[in-house]
Amino acid sequence: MSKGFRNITGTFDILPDSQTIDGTTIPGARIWVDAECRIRGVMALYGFQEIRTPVLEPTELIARGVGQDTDIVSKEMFAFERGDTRYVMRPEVTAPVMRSYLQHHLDQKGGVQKLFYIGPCFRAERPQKGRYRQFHQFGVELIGAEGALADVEAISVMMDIYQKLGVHDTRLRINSLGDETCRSKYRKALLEYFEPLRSELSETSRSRLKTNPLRILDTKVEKERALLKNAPRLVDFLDSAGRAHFTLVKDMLGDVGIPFVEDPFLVRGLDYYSHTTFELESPVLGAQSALAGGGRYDFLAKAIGHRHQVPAIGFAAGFERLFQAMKAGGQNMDIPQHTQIYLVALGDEAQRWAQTTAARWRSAGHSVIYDLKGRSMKAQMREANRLNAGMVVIIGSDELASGSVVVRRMDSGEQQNVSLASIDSLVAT
RNA sequence: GUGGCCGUAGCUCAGUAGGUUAGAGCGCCAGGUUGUGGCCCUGGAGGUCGGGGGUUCAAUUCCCCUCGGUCACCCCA
Repeated sequence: MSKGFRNITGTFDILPDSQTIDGTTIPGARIWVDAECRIRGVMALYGFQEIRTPVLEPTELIARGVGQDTDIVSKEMFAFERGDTRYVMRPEVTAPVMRSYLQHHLDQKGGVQKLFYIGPCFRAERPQKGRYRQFHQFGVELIGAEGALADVEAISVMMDIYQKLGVHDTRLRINSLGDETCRSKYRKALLEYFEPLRSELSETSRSRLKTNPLRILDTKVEKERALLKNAPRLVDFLDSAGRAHFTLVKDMLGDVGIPFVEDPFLVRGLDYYSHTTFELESPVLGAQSALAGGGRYDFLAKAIGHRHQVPAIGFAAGFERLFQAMKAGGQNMDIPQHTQIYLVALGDEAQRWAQTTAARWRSAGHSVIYDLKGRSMKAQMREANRLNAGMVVIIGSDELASGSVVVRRMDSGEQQNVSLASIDSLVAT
């Protein structure tokens, strides 16, 4: 609009209060903090520990971890070079967390590592509803356990978090991609199936026959979806161990009361997934309906150069979509600012009194605010109201002379005179 | 990367079949209440009508370009 600087396309400022721009609500900082607190609370119930890794990572880590042929790596990375080092703004956090886990030998700490993260990610996509170039994720990486218990543990925290955040209208889809051997068998079968139908496929699907045939499964083209009905199913290619794992996961989800639908066409866009994959979607989100997605990634460690295979499962979830879902669910997206005490000071001497009194009360743990501009009483009262002050203490020349101040309760409007000598004890209660 | 839609006050939006001082609601500030908020009343500030070029006696309005926003495709959180 004006000629001044603006935030970069696809990014947004989080202001103290929520803002609505062209119908899109960007929650204020208080909302973000509140959501983060609740997420941390649920994580703690499960014993997940927070990990914070750098936003900048070696390009090679992401390229090898996420997969060279994925959209993320091939066209969506914010990457640059300095000297002979190549950097990326991380497009996701799973590979970085695995990197950190391996680098710091967290496997030597005994047991499994139950990690969670909260932070920004970057992808150079064209922004649209629910999609930004800098977006914010939270997620879980549960590393070191290969059994179905771990899968269900990861899915459970995820479901619990959405419950606690008041997002109830969701659908959990799950699938199993098996391991590399079943997948390559399946890939072959899929190729054989689609080869004769080549002419029916879209251009992108045809090129995927070469690069990544599995990705044809999540096509949105109607005609292709019809073709998929008779296509071979991945489940039929799982080996007995893979099948048993998947069955166990489904049984256990039933045991803990998490409803889900099995979706044989659920494949995820990142190379590192194997076996269990899942996605939580919300019908209120529009085109970008995925609230969270995840799966098992037992082969990631080797893909990024580790000697051994490291079993792991996790999910990543988007804050922006979470907030959209919360808002669509009728949740209040405004948490008002509030303060305990507002000092209305009139005149220089009263201001000095307010300053020293505020210092004393603040160190006692009360939130105390007073006017910094020497404004009129009316203006100060109005501000006290805006800040939802519980109590206002008024002091001017009269009060200084008489040695007592006026204390007003803002909710009831009750007022009383309190001597300067005893004012501290009143506040202490 | 491709396509549709949209740019008028801080926000949500009217408006002019091209015409002289561009409006409303909310918000903000002030007064009504010379020291008392939230409700009400009154007033005020705030706009190069996104930017540039063109057509015209005259452009916020019509045309072109550009920038920005938004939605969708691809894909993902």
